[in-house]
Amino acid sequence: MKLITRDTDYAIRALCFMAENENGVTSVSELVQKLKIPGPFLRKILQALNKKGVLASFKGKSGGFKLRRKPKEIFITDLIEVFQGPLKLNRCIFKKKLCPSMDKCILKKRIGEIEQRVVSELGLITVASLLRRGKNGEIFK
Amino acid sequence: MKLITRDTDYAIRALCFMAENENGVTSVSELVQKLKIPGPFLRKILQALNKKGVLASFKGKSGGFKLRRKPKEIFITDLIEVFQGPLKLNRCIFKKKLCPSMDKCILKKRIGEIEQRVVSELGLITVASLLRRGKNGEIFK
DNA sequence: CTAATTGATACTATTTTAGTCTCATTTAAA
DNA sequence: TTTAAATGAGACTAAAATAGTATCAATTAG
Ligand code: FES
Ligand code: FES
Repeated sequence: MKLITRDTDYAIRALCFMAENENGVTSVSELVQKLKIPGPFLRKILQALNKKGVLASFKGKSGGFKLRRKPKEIFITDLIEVFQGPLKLNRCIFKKKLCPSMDKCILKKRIGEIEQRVVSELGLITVASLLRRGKNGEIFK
Repeated sequence: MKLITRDTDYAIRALCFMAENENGVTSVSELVQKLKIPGPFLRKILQALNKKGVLASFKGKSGGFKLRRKPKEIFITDLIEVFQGPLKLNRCIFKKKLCPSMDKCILKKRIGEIEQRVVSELGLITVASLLRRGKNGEIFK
């Protein structure tokens, strides 16, 4: 049961790095050096984030990517949705047979509730909240 | 993000059926007819449940399987564990780099908390709780 | 005896995840 | 103005997880 797949994982790492690299443009090759993530794969990931409006891209020599929003406005649920589709744990177990009826199904209801909790908990986590903190606990950037 | 894979799903259906078929032994071929699940696959699933002590098996003509415990003592978390391994959403995102330290990591801590909730919510669901209920809401069997 | 059953286990197919490769386009800087 | 370092786009491949099949042996009711 994976809550976070590898592409989401790499995206989080890259975004955290870029968040600390404020206002600078970061190239894939720099990220590859620092984070040791396979280059072509990371590139594909950043391109996807660009398309989805999380990153801005700059072509040509000394180009790269930078955050388009503030770290505290980038939620990891956004990233999960980009790479893993809509945040759903839910799905119908019994097709027709056995299950009394869609809206009465206890299992479906319970899994729906669990899903709601997971989503709302995850919804609190931003890139900013994953950065290093000061000694008084304040979040940088 | 699948909380329940197909084998767990089929196991739940089969166990619900068998729970209603109380004290009788149910063969794979009967289940296949009623539930329209691929036979060999279902057989493999029931054999696994037998090994794990959820079902008892009876060989030979008119053999089959029956529940070894009461429906209200069979938790769907048990089934998830049989087919999908230990109930863990958690996993380390940052290896060495970036993440301040194992025990301080906010992401890891939060995902751990979410996991705990999921597990405890799921832990309330039993086979009995998925069966049809009487008009006063009492759980049969 | 024999047909219907499970036990054990190897095998295959499909889908999802994780990646690579290549060619075109852009652009800063020598 | 040439060139090297970037991204854009998309096809391609590899590996792992999921979903199943197939086969042969052992058991047992009738
Ligand atoms: S499991 Fe799908 S409606 Fe109950
Ligand atoms: S992500 Fe693994 S310890 Fe922080």
